[in-house]
Order: sequence, then structure tokens, then C-alpha cells
Amino acid sequence: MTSINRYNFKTIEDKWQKKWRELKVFSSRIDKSKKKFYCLEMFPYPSGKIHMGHVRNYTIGDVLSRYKTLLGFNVLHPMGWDAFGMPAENAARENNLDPKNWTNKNISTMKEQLKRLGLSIDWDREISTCSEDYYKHQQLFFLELYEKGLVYRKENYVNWDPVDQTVLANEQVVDGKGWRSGAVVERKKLNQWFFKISKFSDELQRDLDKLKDWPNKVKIMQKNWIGKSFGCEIAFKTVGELPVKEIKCFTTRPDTLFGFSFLALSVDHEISKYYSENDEFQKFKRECSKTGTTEEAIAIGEKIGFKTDLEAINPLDNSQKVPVFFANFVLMDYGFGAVFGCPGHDQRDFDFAKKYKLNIKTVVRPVDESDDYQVKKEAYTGSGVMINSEYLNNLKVPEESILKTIDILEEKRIGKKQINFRLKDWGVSRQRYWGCPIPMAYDENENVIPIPKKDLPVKLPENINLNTKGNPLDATDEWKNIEINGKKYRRETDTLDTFVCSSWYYLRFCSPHETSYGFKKEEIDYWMPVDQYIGGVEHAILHLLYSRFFIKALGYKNDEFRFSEPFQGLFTQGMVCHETYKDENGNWLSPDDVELIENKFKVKGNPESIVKVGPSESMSKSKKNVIDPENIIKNYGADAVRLFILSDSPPEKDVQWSDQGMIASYKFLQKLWTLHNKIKEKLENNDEGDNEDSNLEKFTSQMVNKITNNLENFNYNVIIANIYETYNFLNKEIEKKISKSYLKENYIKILILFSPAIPHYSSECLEELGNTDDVTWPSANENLLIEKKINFIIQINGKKRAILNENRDIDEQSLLVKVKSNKLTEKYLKDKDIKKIIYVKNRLINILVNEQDKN
RNA sequence: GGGCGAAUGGCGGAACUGGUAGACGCGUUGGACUCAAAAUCCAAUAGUAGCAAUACUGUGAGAGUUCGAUUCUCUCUUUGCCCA
Repeated sequence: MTSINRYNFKTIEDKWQKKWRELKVFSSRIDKSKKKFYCLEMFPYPSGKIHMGHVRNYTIGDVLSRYKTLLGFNVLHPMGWDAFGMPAENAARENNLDPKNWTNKNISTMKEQLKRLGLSIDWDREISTCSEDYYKHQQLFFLELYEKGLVYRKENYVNWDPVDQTVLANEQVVDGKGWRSGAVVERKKLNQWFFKISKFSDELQRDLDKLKDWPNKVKIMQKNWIGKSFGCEIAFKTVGELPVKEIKCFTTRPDTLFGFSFLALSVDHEISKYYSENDEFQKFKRECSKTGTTEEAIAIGEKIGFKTDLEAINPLDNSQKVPVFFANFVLMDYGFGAVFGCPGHDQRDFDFAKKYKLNIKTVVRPVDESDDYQVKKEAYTGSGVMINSEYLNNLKVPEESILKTIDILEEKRIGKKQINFRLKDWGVSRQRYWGCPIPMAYDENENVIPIPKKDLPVKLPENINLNTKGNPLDATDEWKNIEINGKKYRRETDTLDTFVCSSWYYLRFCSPHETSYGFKKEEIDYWMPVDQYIGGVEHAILHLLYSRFFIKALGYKNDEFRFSEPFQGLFTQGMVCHETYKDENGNWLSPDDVELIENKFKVKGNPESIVKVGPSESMSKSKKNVIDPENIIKNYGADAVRLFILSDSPPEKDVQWSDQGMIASYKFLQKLWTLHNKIKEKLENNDEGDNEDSNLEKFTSQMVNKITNNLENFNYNVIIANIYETYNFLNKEIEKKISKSYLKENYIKILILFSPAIPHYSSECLEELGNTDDVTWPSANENLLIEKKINFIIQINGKKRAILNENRDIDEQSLLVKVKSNKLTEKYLKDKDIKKIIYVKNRLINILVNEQDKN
């Protein structure tokens, strides 16, 4: 017995990673003779260690990058760090550390971990958003957008997180709670900086059509988020004791105007000034501030109102006067902060009308109801026909009714057509230390002055006390108080939302070392746009929308900038999931804490214990259902991890972590290595001779086609199946007599096909065969893909009865003769009339016969 | 409540443009090796009936289009995600 040559992943992976690093194999530079390919995965937040989600994300990107490189593309595949953000500040506060040190330490740990995955990353382009070299450019962009009128400051209600003491964007409020702290969000009025994303609403929506290689799902989400709605602005005449003659509303349902029963105003509507002395109103206003500002909070929360002294007149029926309320479900930044209520056909209005005992009039009936239909328990919001609306009666809702009503209102000069967007401007101020300082200042009269460009960057002060209430920057007088041209100013102490940092990082990767500006025109003109962007679907709206906005904002009033979209292609990968475990007291248990005894989970070392197994959920620290990639890589090697993480599910779907699956991948590489050694031995000892009916070349050609196809379509799980198939085939095939050169030529092709998925292994095997340079993606021998014999499916009355292996291009008649004489099929045709024959060339024949009664 | 998607063996999943359903992996079962176990190797594995050849059933449920439907259309059920 010869000693078994084990595959030693440790030495082999170390060897190749070192080699790639030293030879700078993945460094990229402009080469206009080659087509470029910019592959980008969403960069990570340096939270401490990488998690399985990162492993999956970056493996997918790596497979693609390596494949594109083999195809001859000039590939840009960079990596960086989304390094600003609250966890650093929180961790630093709790442990009395410096956020910068904390972050940089995490970065170096995670960088090492990523390197151990063997990713084809050009580390020379590494960037970190918390470094001055990065954020100074961001500050300049801020000033540029300010100059272009795309940045402004306004006092606004914000979602205030009382625990984190910061403002949250609407999308950071989940179920009325802060997404990080979980605290119930309050409404608070604050002066904030805004990016005028709404200026591009229409463009952001329209350009979605250009994004052919984006998942439809994401485009639809963005479209809904932007929320273009078509409606009408209506001016209501008012009567009452206040000096107010008219109130403007925006509505998407002007057709329901005859069902008008009240007018609702935001508490911030200008009319509120008449109630500033009214205690009851002030109390009501405080009550309203308890409801969050999200649409969801408003929809779920109880609808409350405060009746004014005004009445509004229905413009279509002057005899109708209805009360005017302040109501908590009307927001100042939607429409004009005023809506008309039609309780019959809007659930919110219905709830409100019920509560305040207001008239509910039905003006739309479902198609299959009669004209005396009446809304009862809930509002009717579906389609139908107009009723009880005088000259609008019988119009089809909504396709005719809305447009027709708008025409009438325009004719009567009561209203006018209007387009409204749901998308609101992006509030970028955060009351936080660990972020990019906003390069602005104020004089003693609160007048705004931009920090002169020559004074950039505005550096974050170091060594400051984080244990202050609110923003630590606000407490640092030395930093805050400055002089510009001899005059005294106070700095803006808010920092930018970290989403700003990630809205342009893909540009920075093109010229990461450029000092004078955020990017170099020549570089972005070559590399941009990103050809394939890969990341989690959780960023489908915010990050992607903000990035799209940023590109449009940079291009605004700038003819030099020729990009309208940052990401040509988008791929959203699924999450990595694991079962959850709890002990009998309901405490989460980590997979390391449990063991399987006789098919039942027990707490490790305690066979008497009970473990409740919960559903498989995305890995999260809070549920403790995490598997640490570092240990896995240490135990099984990077290629095995890559193999597993790709194998079990399509990359766009969630994948179930499975220890058994992981081990199987590891074992498979051992088997593959054994096979490799068998082949090597054959290549060393075999004579050059004839091939004994070997199908190797044909098989290889088929595999080239299959794997290429699957790579192009992101069917990475199927590629792994193809690799297994190839193993199974080769393992049998090499028992045959095969000539040296024939075997070697095909085997090398196969190893190259493997290399995007398992690069260390493939490189090692290729090197052992003396093939290292000039590796390019193999092509199929098309001639061999044409089968001479084909398995014809023989159907009788549509039912498969046999498979006949016959010559390609056999004609219908000859095939029919064969079928008639075949012992499997003759019995079905005997004594029967053939009614019809369907013959699909080189595929099947379906013979339709008369069914006969069985006696 | 609205939008989008999904449903295939015990499990994860394959199936080109409507043409052999279940590739590949896990698990399970049997066998080989071993004093024994692990590891490894070989074989079987959708269900039902049969020693077998084979037959029938089968891609969430029901209908429809078609010579033929996992694939297309409609209705329903369950479920996921996003928005409300």
C-alpha cells in the first residue's frame, strides 16, 4: 500500500494566497486595449469579525471576478470599509476606547479574515470612509451640492431616538421604534441639513427603465418608494370666524369629491397660528407628537382630530359645508398639509368620521352592486362605478372618473392637475460624533457660512469625551469655535448620515489615491459604471437610491460628468440561515452549546436538558445562531467553505447552514485530490496510445457549455453540482485506456472550469501539471456537442412508452417503423388506427391512436 | 389592505424556448474493509403493486389551453418579502 496523499489545504491555500499577494495578481490598472469589468460587492461595516453573510457575498463576487478575468476582461475588484457609524461610538463609550482605534483594529482583523478566503481583491485600492483621505472629498462634494442648491437647511419634525439621542431617517424607524436601539421614536423639531433628492424624483423613477440587469423586484420597490402619484390640487373656500378664505389640498381621488365630509389639516398647517394661544389645541398637538412620522405609524395609530372654527365648502356643490379639523394623520410635507376627507372610500377617513360622527356618503359602488349600494362597516376602496355624484355618475372608477373630474375642476378653475411624489428630501444630519463632519458654520446670528474649501478637511477631533448627553461634538468648545477671515463662528456639530459615505465609494475605488479630488475623471470614465454590484436585498431601497441620487447630483450642472446611473447590474443575494435553539428558560443557545443525542438536541454535557429547536432564521448575534467563519476556515479551508456556501441554494435565495453539508464539501475536495493523483500517475506512466472509446473530450465540451452558461446566469449552486458530476464521470472514465496528451488537455480544461469556485485547489493542480501561465477560459468543441445518436421519446396518446436510441435526423417514417416493431411499443399500436402523428425532430414522436374498448 | 415572488422525494435543490420530472448533494438502508468503531469504497433510494419485466399514481388544490404542462392562463390555499 502506498501512503495516502492527503490534500493539505493549509499549506496549499497559504502558498497560493502568498503567491497572489506577492505577484500582485489582482492589481488592476487602466488598459484601453481590454474590455473592463467592474465587479463590486457592498463593502462591509467593520463590526469586529466577518460573518457568514460576508463569506457568501464575497464568494459570489469572487467567482464572478475570476471568471471574467479568465474570459479576458480587465477586472476591477476592490474592497473597503464602511467605517463610520454608531456601533463604534457605542462600543467606544461602553469600554472607554477610541472609536478610531476600535474601528481600525476591526478592519485589520476582518481584512485578514477576508484574505484567508482567497478573494481576488485588489487590496491596493482599499479605502476606509472614516479616514480623512476619504471624507475630505465628501466634504467637498457637500459644498459643491450646496453651491448647486441641492443642500439646504430647514427646521423639521424628525424621528428622534431618545436612547441613541439622534435623528433617524424614516426608514430607520421600524414598527415605530429605532432600528438599532429599539426605543419608541418621538417627534421632535430640529434644524437639519437636507439633500434635495426630491428634485430628481421623476428622473430616479424614469431611469429605473434603463437598469436592465437589475432584479425587477428591486426596481418595483424603488418605484413604490418614490411613489409618483397623479392627482389634483383643489382650493376649498372656507367660512368661519378666522381670517382664512381658502385652503389648498392635494388629492389623488378628486372623483370622490361628492363624498366630501370633512377637511383635515396638519397640526403644522399655517392656520395653526390662530390657535397658538389655545391650550386645548396645544394639548392636542402634544398628543399628536406621540405618533411617529412614518406612514405606517400613522396608519396604525388612532386617528384623532381637533375641530376648528372653520367650515369648508364643497367646490362642486356650494350648498355643502363641512367641518375643518386638525388631524394627526395629515403630514405637512405631503401635498399642502391638508386633505379632504371622503370616509366612504378611504379607510383612514372612515375611521375618523366614525369617531367624530361625521357624514359618510357613498359615491362609488362595486360593479356588481346596484345604485343604492351603501358603504357600511368599512370604506370601499376598490374599483367600480360613480353614484350619488350628479354629473360624475356612471363614470368607471378609477380609469375614467379621476381624469374626468380633474378636467371639470380645471374648467371651473377650482383645481389643477398635479404630480406628487412620496419621496421626501434626505435628512442627512446626525447628532453623533463618529461620522463625517458637515463643513458648515454659523455666525452669532445663526447665519450659515460654508467652511472655505481651502480649509478642508474639517477633521474630527480626537481624544474627546464621549460620555456626554447628545452629541459629543457639541460639548467640545475648542473644536466648535473657530475663526474664518478673522470673524468668529461656531461649527456645525452634526455629522453626516453614514449612507452619504456609501453613496459614492464606488467612484473612489476608481482612483483611491487621488489627493486633489474624490475621483479622477480619466479613471471613472474607464471603470464606471459598476458592471455588477452584489449585496443584500435589505439595501434595495435606501443605499441604492441614495447612490443613484448622488450620481445624478454630481452630474447636475456638470457636463463633464457623463454617468446617470452607478450600477449597471445588480444582484441581491439571500441570507445565511441557521436553526435557533433555546433552553427550557427561553434563553438563546448557540449551536456550539448544543449537541445531538439520539436525534434530540441537548445542552452540551447535560443529557437531561431540554432544548427547544426554533425555525431557521438569518444568523444574528442576538439569536446566537451564528457560525463563525474563522473556525470553519481554520478547520476545513477556504475552498471547502466556498464550495459549501455556493452549493446548497441558488445565490439569490436564503441558504441553510448545514454542518453535514460543510463536512461533505471538505470530504469532496479530498476525493477530488485522490482523483487528481490518480490522473497524475496515469500521465506519468501511461504510454501515448489510442483512446479506447473515451468520451472525455465530448464530456469536457459539454461541461464547458454547462458551466459557462451557469456562470453567466448566476446559477452558482448548479456549478457546484457540475463539479460533482465531473468528478463522478472522470473517476469512471480514467479506468479506460486514454492517451496522455488527450487526457492532459481535457483535464486542464476541467481544472480551469473549477477554478472560479475553488481557486486554491485548481491552481495547485494546474501547477502540478506544469500549467501556470496563460490560463484562459476553455471553449467547447462544438462538433462533439452534436450527438450522432439521440434518445427519442416515444409517446402513445401522449404517454411516454419507450425511449429509442436512434440516428440523428432520422425521418418520421423510419422512426415509426422502428416503433411499430419495438417490443415495448408494438402492443399499443397493434390493431389500432393511427389518427395523428406528432413528430418533433430529434426529440420525440407522439402517436395518437383510437382507444379501443377492452372486452 | 396593496405590490412582488414562491410551493417539486425524508431534506436542500435540478430541469434549455412547452417535449425523458427528481441532475447534484445531504440523509437513510444494505454490503465490503475492520476484532470493533471511525474513515473510506460499492450499491439502492418519489409512492403503490409485483420475484421480475412492467403497470399505475405523482411537481400545493381545482379548472383551462395543448398531441404533450413543473413550465402558459384563470380561481383558490399556504407561505415569504416589501409597502401600508
